[in-house]
Amino acid sequence: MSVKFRTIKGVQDILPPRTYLWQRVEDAAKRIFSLYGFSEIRTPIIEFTELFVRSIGEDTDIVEKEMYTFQDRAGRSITLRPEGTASVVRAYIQNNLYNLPAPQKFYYNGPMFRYERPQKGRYRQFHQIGVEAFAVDAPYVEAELIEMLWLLLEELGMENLNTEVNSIGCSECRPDYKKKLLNYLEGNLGSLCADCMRRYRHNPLRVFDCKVPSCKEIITGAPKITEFLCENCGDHFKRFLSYLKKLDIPYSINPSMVRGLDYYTRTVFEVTTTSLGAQNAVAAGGRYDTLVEEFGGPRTPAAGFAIGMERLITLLEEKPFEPPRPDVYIVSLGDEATDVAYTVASSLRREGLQAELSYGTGSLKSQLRRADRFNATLALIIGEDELRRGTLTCKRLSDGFQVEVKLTDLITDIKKYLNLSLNIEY
RNA sequence: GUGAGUGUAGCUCAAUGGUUAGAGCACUGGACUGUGGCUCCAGGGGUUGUGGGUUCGAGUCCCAUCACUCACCCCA
Repeated sequence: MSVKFRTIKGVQDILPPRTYLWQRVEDAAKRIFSLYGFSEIRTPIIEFTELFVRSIGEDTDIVEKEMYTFQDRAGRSITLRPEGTASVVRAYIQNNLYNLPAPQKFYYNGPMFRYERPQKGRYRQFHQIGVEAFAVDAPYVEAELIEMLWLLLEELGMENLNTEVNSIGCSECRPDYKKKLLNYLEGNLGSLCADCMRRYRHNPLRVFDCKVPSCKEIITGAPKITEFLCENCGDHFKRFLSYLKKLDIPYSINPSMVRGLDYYTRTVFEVTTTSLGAQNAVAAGGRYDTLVEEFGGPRTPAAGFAIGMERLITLLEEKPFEPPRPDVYIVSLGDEATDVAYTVASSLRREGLQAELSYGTGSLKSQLRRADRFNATLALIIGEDELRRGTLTCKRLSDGFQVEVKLTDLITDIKKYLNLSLNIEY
């Protein structure tokens, strides 16, 4: 068979049973975010290119080389969103959502697009579940966000995760620190690797991430941003950490963590794992106190985070997972019996039971084999004998127990045997 | 954008340059006429990613291309 069409590089079909994992994550997120007062917001997948350039930052890799940008028929520059925050902030201002009682809290879920070379945990179309909280200045918000994130990850049974936190200061203290760092690096320019030379000019904070041993050595002596925060930022960070402690959330301070987007201020955080290879961030976020105002809205502090769905799903797939299975599989022999099977399936489904049927194709043996393959709890058999007696043979597949039940008592009997089989499993 | 590795049945993989490209799993059927899982047997399923080249002969060697994987860069 020759396949005529394939997916584009770096995008993928998400198929069952994997989709059940996606649903599990989405359902849990929806439920937990609601507990914290977050409402769903849905924004378009395409926006004017300028929105992302202005929010993410002109000098970032995302804007420089990773955006899916095209001209529409009227010649406007349009971009497939590479992340979620910019659109939410745009919607917040455009729809005057700041007039709602503060704080305003939103969550979103959907595909993002970045033109990158794919690898483990990194795709050109990927999905994020994210949240944004507006109009609260207090560091309690960041702590609460992380608490909510942890609750979700815990509920999903995630283990071996680390939360790393840092403060990258504000427009007041960060430039001062940057100068100090540049001064320090300047004295070691000769020993830096080629990448770090570029970082030195481009994004000096990134030198902290370098894996080259000689660079690492230089970095250990470099000034740390947490030591140069202004009074307000330092105080904010301290309070943030104390809230985390109060909420009993394990964390470690990573003074070298910087985020890739320009809009972050003060608190930044990442939840990482060791089992994802190089792409180890499962979720990440931070505070962005100036973005709303920069976009023409009122002065509004804000904070948020986003979860990388594919990465989370990859972690969940390390554990055994059982997709939903039919309560009953209906086996029928002959056209007349299959007619009955069809109406039986219908009435069972109306009772909220998952019923699968064979439509009478194949021998009894092969139909039962299929019932087994479907992992059904019960097999219901309708043949000539049952047809004549107005009954069904009900067979419990876990232990082979079998009983004939009257069609008129079907619903109550089936429910009984479904419960019974559950009891046996426990 | 850079580097490395891999492309053979639906899946996981065999096949010294030499007959008609095989096996396990999965699927379908049978052994067992109305009873699943275990076992055994049989069957269907392939343009060996694609296009060139070398050769008497290419799944195998060479080149190109595409895809996938991993890493760098960067990020969720």
